Amino acid sequence: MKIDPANKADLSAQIAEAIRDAIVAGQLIVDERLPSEAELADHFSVSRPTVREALKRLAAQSLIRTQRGAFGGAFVNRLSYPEAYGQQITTATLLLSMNSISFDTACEARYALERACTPLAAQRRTPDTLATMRAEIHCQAQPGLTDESFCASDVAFHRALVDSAGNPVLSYQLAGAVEAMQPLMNMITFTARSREAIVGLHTRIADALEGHEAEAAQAALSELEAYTLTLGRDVMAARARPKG
Amino acid sequence: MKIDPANKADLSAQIAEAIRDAIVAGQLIVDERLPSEAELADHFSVSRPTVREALKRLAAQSLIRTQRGAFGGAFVNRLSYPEAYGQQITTATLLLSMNSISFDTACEARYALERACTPLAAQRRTPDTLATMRAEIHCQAQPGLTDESFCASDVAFHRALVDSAGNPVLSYQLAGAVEAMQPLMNMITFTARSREAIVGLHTRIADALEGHEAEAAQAALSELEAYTLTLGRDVMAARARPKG
DNA sequence: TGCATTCAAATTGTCAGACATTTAAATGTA
DNA sequence: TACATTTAAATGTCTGACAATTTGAATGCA
Repeated sequence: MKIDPANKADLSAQIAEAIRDAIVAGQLIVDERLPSEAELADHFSVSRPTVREALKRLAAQSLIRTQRGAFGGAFVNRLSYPEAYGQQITTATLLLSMNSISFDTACEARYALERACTPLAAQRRTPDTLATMRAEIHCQAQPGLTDESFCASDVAFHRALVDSAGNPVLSYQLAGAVEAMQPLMNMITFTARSREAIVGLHTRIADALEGHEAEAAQAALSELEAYTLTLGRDVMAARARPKG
Repeated sequence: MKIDPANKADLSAQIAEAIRDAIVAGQLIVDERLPSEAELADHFSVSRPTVREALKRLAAQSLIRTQRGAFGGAFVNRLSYPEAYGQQITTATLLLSMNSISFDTACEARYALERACTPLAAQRRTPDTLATMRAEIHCQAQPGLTDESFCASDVAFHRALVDSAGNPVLSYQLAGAVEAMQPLMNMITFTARSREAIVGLHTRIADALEGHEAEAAQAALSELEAYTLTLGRDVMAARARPKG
C-alpha cells in the first residue's frame, strides 16, 4: 500500500483508492486490521481528518468496518451477500430513476434475466421457495390490497423465483433487476381484472416449477412479460393523452 | 431532509443516510445543489468535519459530486452508466473473491445470464459489435499471447456479446457477471489446444449472431460453458493432487 | 491463590478554529 | 466593449484538543 504521486487533487480520494487497490489485490486480507488513523496519516503525510475522509469512503462501500476502543480500528470487511444486495439495489434503482430508462427497456432486461433462471429453478426449486411463491400468490389475491402492496408482493414472488435457481451469484446479480423495477411498477394502477390475470400467470409459473417443467415456466413468464408491457404502455398512453 | 433521532452512534453515517434517502425519494433532484458544508453543519447541529465525512460517504457512491470555488458545493450527481458499471464490477469482484464461491457456481451464473442475452443479440447485433467480436477473436488467435491477455480479450468478447443485445440495462446488469469472472479465469493455464477450441466456439457464436440464428448461438454458448467448466475442474484437480 | 474492581492506554468520534486553494461573479480600466 | 483585477464564497487541508469506548493489566480483597 503505497504513496501518492505528485498529484494535487483530492488527497482523501487518492488515499481511499490506494487502500482499495490493496484490498482488491489481496495485499490486505479479510479481517486484517489497518494501521490506526494516526499511523496512516503519518504514512501518507497528511492530517488525520483527511485520512478519516478516506476511510469513510471505504466504509460507504462496505470495504472496511471500524471499531472503537483499544485494539479497535479499521478492519477489512468480508463483503456479505446482504450488503452486496443492498448496494446492488440502490445503485440499480438510482440508475433507472435518473436516466429516463423506458419502461420497455427495463421490462425487457428484467424478464430476459429471469428467464435465464427458470431452467435451473425448475430443476432445483425447494419446498421452501415454492411455499414463498404460493404465499405471495395468495397475498396478491386479497381483494383489499393497495397497488403498492400488490407491487411489493409481486417483487417478493419474483425474488423467490430467482432464489429457486439455488445459485447465490445469480440471486445477487438479479437482485437489482428485480427490485429496481418496483418504482416503475408502482406507477401502474392494477384493476381487479389485471390482478386476476397476473395471479393466474404466477400460479402457472409456480405449478410449472413444482412439476419441474422448465419450458412451461418459461412460456408463462414470457406471457407475463407481454402482459406487463401492455399494462405499462397503457399507463404511458394515458399520460400522453391531453385530458386526464 | 430531516433530523437525526436521539441516536448516539456515528453521526456522519446518519447524516449520509438522511441525505441519501432524500435523493432516492426524489426530494433532491439531479444537479440540484446541496446546502454548503457550513449550512449543513448548522442544520444538523454538528461540526463541519462530521458533515464532510458524510459527504465523502455519498461521493464514494457517486451520489454527489463536489466542486470547489464560489458557487461550488455538492451537487446531486446523475448516476451515469460508466460509474454504475464500475461500482458493479468492483462489488461483484470482491463478493466472489471474499466468499469462496466455487468456480462452477460463478460459471453457471455467468453463462445463464449471457444466454439470456443471445436471443436479443441475434436480433439486434450491429456491425459495430460484430466487428469488436471479430477483432477479439483475431487477438485470441495470436500465438505469443500471455494467459492474462487471453483472458482480457475473452472478457472483451463477452462484453461485446452482451452489448449486442442493445439494452443498456442488460449491459449494466451483466457487467459484474462478466468482469468478475476474470480473476477466476486467470487461474487457468490455456494450452494451445484449449485456446483453439475457445476461438472456434467464439467464431461459431459470432457467425450465428451475424446470421441472426439465436438457437445456434445459444448452443455454441452452452458448449463454451461446458468446456470452460472442464478447464476449471482440471485446474482444481491439479491443485488437489498431492504433488505438483 | 482466585476473583472482582479499578485504572490506564489506545483508538475512533467529534469539535473548534484557522489557513490554503479554487472558482466565478463583480468591478475597474483602457 | 473588451480585458484585467479584485473579491467573495466555497471546498480542501491542517492543528490541536477533548469525549467516548473498549481492552488488558494492575490492584485490592477474601
